[in-house]
Amino acid sequence: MSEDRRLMVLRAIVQDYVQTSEPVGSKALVERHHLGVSAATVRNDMALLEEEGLIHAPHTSAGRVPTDAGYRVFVDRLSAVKPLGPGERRAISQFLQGAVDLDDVVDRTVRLLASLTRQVAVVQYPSLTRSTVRHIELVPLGAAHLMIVLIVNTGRVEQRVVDIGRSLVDAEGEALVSWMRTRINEVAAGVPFTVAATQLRRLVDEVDDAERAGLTAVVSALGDALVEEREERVVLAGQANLARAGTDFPRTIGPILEALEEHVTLLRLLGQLGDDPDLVSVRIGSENPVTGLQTTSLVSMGYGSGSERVASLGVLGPTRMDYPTTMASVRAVARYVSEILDENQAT
Amino acid sequence: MSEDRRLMVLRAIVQDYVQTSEPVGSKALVERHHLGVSAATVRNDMALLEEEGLIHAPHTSAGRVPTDAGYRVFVDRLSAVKPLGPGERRAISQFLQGAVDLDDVVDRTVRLLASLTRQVAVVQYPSLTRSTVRHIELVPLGAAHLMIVLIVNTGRVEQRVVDIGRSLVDAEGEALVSWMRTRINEVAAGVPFTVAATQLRRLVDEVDDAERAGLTAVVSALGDALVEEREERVVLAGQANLARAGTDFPRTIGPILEALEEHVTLLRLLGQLGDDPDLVSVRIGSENPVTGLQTTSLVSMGYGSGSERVASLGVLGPTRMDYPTTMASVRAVARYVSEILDENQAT
DNA sequence: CTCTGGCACTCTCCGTTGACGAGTGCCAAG
DNA sequence: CTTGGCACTCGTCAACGGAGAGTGCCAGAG
Repeated sequence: MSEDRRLMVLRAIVQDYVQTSEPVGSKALVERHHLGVSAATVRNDMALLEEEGLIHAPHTSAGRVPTDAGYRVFVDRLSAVKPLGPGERRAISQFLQGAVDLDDVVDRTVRLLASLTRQVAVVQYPSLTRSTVRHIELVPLGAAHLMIVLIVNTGRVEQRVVDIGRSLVDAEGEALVSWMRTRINEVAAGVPFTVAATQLRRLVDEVDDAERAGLTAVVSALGDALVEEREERVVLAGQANLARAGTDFPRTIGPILEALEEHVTLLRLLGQLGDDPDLVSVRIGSENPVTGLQTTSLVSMGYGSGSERVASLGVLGPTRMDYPTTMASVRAVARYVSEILDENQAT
Repeated sequence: MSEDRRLMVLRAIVQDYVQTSEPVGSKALVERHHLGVSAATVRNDMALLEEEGLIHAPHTSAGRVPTDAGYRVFVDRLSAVKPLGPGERRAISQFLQGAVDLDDVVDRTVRLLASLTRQVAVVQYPSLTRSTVRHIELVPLGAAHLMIVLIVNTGRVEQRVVDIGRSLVDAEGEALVSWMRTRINEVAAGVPFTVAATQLRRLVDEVDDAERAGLTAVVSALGDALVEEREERVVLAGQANLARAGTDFPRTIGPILEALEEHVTLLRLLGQLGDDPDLVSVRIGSENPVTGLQTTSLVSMGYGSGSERVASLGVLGPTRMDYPTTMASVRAVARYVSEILDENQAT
């Protein structure tokens, strides 16, 4: 008995089950796929596949359903990422063009992914730590407050207000602000964020006491922006799609929604990609370490300007999902977003 | 038969039903509340309440359930907003303190509301159109691009990148930027947004051709920030709470989740508050014009610095909700957020 | 050794039935 | 206007049984 045919059977089971969402039996299989063997033979293969843990029968007398391991084999060995049609590609690029800023890019991306895959879309904001400082602007507000605007090469902008503790409206104050602006950008602009952070800390040590207080406040605020967990952000869309695929989830979708609200764990999950940054990563059901997401699969991929992977995006859906198509969509969107970041980078 | 008692009966029905989530019968009612009359009398009152359309019996032989109209009477005439305990008040203020910027305030607020009420929380960003310009900063990026950073009195910050079409790195370019920065802030800083927009447009007309091109680009970008629907934003949290209250929703929670993803309609809904901006507004079930939200109630309230109502926040839950407590939470949070905006305003 | 047809067996699914109980509506009396 | 009583209506639940789908296994054929 050839192992090849057994895998064909597995593939057929996955395909049928994804399409019909009902356990697939030996008879239905031979009818729908021309396997060239009889139902009895398929039954023997199925028994073996079950021994290997790739499929599973809900009850004694129901058809078979792929296990997480079965999907894994399907994804790794039995399927190819289905290329998108030209119409879809055009739709993607059109939808993403015309975004006015990074927030808008992220927002459009997540909606696009959700509607494209009809699943829950997850997009991570470009990480600050993996980015380069483009410019730091200081804007005096009121008497003693200073707004720090941090502009990063990915287009992301963060701002903080700090209390400088001395007047900034007099001539001396204005001079201080302008001096700080110049010095800070001298050491930080165009430099990777982590490097900029150390450079800035060194800068504080070098300056005179007169200027040190204000500069310290500014530098520590910039440091805070990184340390906080807020630095990393995710945006979701398409939660309603979970309800649509209701029968796929054993109890309710409650635990899944709860897990999705834990952005911190979600970010950790997105961070753990496969080795090759240019490949779509798939995490299936129980492979997923997060409680509540063990009946779901996460299809994700990194994106970023140039070869640098600054963040990830992906979709989350039931393990019973059309992996080839979903992977294609995720990959296409990730590439387009990277392109757009590249363009913005260039400006 | 006194109308008073009939309303007592209605109140008792609402309270019991909210607590047990099961239709309440005449016998259970006289046991749990000391109404001083017999079950038969209550039954007569119930029959009348049903005629008035305030309660409804799912089947011939089940207890009664309040209708949307019944809840309306309960909210308007039979209940008082339950004041929060000091512990809760402290928890709210502590949770909201320590927010580093407006994004953080909004983010914390929506999470707080969701966990406080165990329902879906909705928070609208302070509207730009109803705000005052605090400062507009221009930051040259690369050769010919200019980043416009718009800082508003509520703490909201928006940025756009525009292509100026001429070099900004030479001396002349730098002079232009600094000239524009000065002029723009002269007319726009400290002024309500709508006024600022017209002032800026007038400014464009006054200047020489040499400077007009750049200024036009900047002003139109600022105008865009307002016109776009993106100007209005909402943030949600606690969708998982919908699943928890599963039995309250006839079919699934799918349609509700879908409606929640339509931010535009949500915003419209939040915009239609009651007359008095200092009162909690309640929209119950079918009073709600949005498809998909007609099995839910929205409890909302405006907030903003000073007496100005710059945006709304609220929670959305099943019509079978503890209105007094929910209204108290929404009101308390709205007030605290307003306070915080006031403080930021002062800086 | 592999494939195939046949057959008994095991489950789930679904509609039926009947007892039970909760709750009502109505009536006549207080 | 209120109250106790009583017949009646339905929904819920468990038990039942037939139908259908699908399996495992076996014996025979390539």
